[in-house]
Amino acid sequence: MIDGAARATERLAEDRALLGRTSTAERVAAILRERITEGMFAPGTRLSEESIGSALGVSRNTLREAFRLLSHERLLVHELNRGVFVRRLTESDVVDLYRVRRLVECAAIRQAAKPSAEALAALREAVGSAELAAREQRWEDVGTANMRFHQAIVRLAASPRLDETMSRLLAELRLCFLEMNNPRAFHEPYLWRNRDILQLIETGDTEGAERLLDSYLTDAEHHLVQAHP
Amino acid sequence: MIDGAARATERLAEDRALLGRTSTAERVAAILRERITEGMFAPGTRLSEESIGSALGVSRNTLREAFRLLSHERLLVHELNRGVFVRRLTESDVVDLYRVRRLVECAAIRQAAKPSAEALAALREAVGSAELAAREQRWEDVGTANMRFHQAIVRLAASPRLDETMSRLLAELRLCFLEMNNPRAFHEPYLWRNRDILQLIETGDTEGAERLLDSYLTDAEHHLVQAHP
DNA sequence: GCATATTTGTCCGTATGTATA
DNA sequence: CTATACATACGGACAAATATG
Repeated sequence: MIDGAARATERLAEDRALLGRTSTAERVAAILRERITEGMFAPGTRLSEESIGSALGVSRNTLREAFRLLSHERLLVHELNRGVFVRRLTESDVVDLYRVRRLVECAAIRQAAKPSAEALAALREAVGSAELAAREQRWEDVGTANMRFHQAIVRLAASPRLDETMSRLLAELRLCFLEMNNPRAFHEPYLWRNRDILQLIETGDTEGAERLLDSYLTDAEHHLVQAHP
Repeated sequence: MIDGAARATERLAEDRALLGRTSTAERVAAILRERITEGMFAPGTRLSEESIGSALGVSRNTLREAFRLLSHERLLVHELNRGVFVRRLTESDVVDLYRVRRLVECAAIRQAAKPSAEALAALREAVGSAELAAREQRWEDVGTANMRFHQAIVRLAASPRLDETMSRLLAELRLCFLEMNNPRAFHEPYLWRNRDILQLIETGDTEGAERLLDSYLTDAEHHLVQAHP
């Protein structure tokens, strides 16, 4: 624990050099977001105002604004007079996240009878790079490409707000993936299903694609709930 | 404008007495949210840190935290080094909001083959109080009850995150309603449609309800876009 | 259960940078 | 171009709550 904290502080000190443009609070938030999603700050960790503020060389007030930003992205939770913590998802969180995914992703596919060329290209790219990463055994990258695929599915609905909703939702889910000890076992079985969904979309069989996606998400949810209590 | 600002400051001074519990920033945000949705701060208005801070008797740091909260609810927009403004919706915002509404609300109805008793009660309550408000010519209240009806539709999906998404979406739409000069003309024609949708849900005809809701939302969107450039 | 140390919540004053009249 | 007004960011202060021994 002490070792981890020391390395964390060291890494943050390097990040400090990158602080150059835009609003300080947002840049700080971007750095912390990166560190959280890559797993440097594990779920449940408390983020001290004092240590992180001095490590990044920003004042407490500025850091608190960054904390607010990330709290509203649900990556951090703020407990009054206790500080901020990296979010730890509960089982009901996972259930809810997949409920939203089923509803939104399936509806996005349903109403995409004639998907745009860019949307199709994004879907193909995501499937392709997921398969490439799998061949090279980069399982974290498989997970990332997988998320891009589902983000692209939502983009079929052509709604900026839905895109943002989906981004935030996937960022939350990533917190859960971080706590998985076997990324291969989780991501690999779903690879071929993405390919199948894409083919159904390309052939215009949106109903079939929706059915397949629905069962995909149901299975993934059970898989995740079971593996991670 | 000066008169309005003066009255606004006066009203905020009264609000100051209410500041007692929980987190100061959140209480300030709650007050401002109320004032915005009731129309005291019109869309486009700039909210000065100095004047509002002193009117409410809170420091600028605290006020800035409240501004962040409301910015992430999309009620305010933050422009770097220029301050925060009450959001003003563009036409493409309205189009996007209704796109999300169609997708989410219709999907929520679709998958609600057996709605819970509470959900049905919420739907009936909203329709009832909308009709009551209409009989008494309280058109703003009609609009509010209308929103409760559609919020209750989303609640059929039984997802906290979806509920929150819908709340934020409706709060945004309220900004648009505020700029309408004839609330009766906008809200009245949709009253009977809500009643019809409710009846179809009660009889288990989710497909019919979904179709009716879809056309409802499409019409409302055109109505709104046309009335408000 | 109590006393102490740590950390957060809130506010202030100020210096700097940015936009606008 | 200058002047003014304002936002940004910092550091310090004290109260209040929490954690620790």
